[in-house]
Amino acid sequence: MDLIEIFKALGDENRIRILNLLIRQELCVCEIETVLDMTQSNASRHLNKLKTAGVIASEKKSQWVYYRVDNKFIEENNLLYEFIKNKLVENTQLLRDVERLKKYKNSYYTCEQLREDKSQVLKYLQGQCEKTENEN
Amino acid sequence: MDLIEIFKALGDENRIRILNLLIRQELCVCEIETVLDMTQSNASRHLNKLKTAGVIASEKKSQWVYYRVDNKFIEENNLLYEFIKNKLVENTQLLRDVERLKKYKNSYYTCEQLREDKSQVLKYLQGQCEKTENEN
DNA sequence: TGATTATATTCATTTATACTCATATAATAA
DNA sequence: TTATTATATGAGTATAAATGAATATAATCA
Repeated sequence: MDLIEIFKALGDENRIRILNLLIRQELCVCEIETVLDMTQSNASRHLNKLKTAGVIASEKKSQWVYYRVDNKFIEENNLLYEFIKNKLVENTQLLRDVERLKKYKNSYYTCEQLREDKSQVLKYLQGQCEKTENEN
Repeated sequence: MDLIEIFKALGDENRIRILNLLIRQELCVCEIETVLDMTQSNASRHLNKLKTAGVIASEKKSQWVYYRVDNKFIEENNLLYEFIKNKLVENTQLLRDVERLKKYKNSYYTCEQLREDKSQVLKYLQGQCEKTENEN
């Protein structure tokens, strides 16, 4: 995929936030929207932008569509991939997102539970984050 | 400089085109606008975006402001820099721009001559480019 | 087979950004 | 010292892109 298209796809903060998560693990749309506290339609649209640019790929499993960084992208753009991985840890917003992702992972919440009570999960995820924000 | 700000700065085609030239050599605003056939104010504004993001740096020499890739940027973002250098050669627009740059360099035109008759230089630069376009 | 669900897509709106023209500003040149 | 010049910047406009609410669509589930 073309350099210019890749950079256009990466030129948005929310898309970098999504990529930040997908670099660490495969996630489905409903998980991404929850961890990043983003509307479903917005998440879907951003994911499509990244997919179109060849950065990520998707796979349907049962009712859910999972996204991950495309292996082909990693192979063909290894320098960029390494750069991104190295730099993610220098950004506070991205680090915050990672904390939320870890919290989500540690909770063993599932997509099904997100369906049943997403607001509960959001509250759970925000518990730690709100405290962290007050310390700043 | 922050990852997100860097990607925002690189998320525009014209700014990549400018960077493509500056990676090869230092140039002043009037040269960039001529080689890329861009208005002076637009060139200036894009240059400022790249400078603000810490990608390029400027230096005033006599009446002219010269821009170049910031060495600090190269040091701190070497993977990204290498990635860009490797990928530039895969894009046809960027290759075309490089041909124009080479033609400009080979002509020994100067900033002063650009002042006197920029349209002459533009015609000269377009001579080869128009022929190349017809072959495609 | 009908109900339910996940998510992509449409529509409308908002926000951001790119662009041009004109000019202010800071220099250099004469 | 005045004239000239390079370019950054202001103002206005056009275009692009981001966003949320609603819904269509394609599946899976029961």
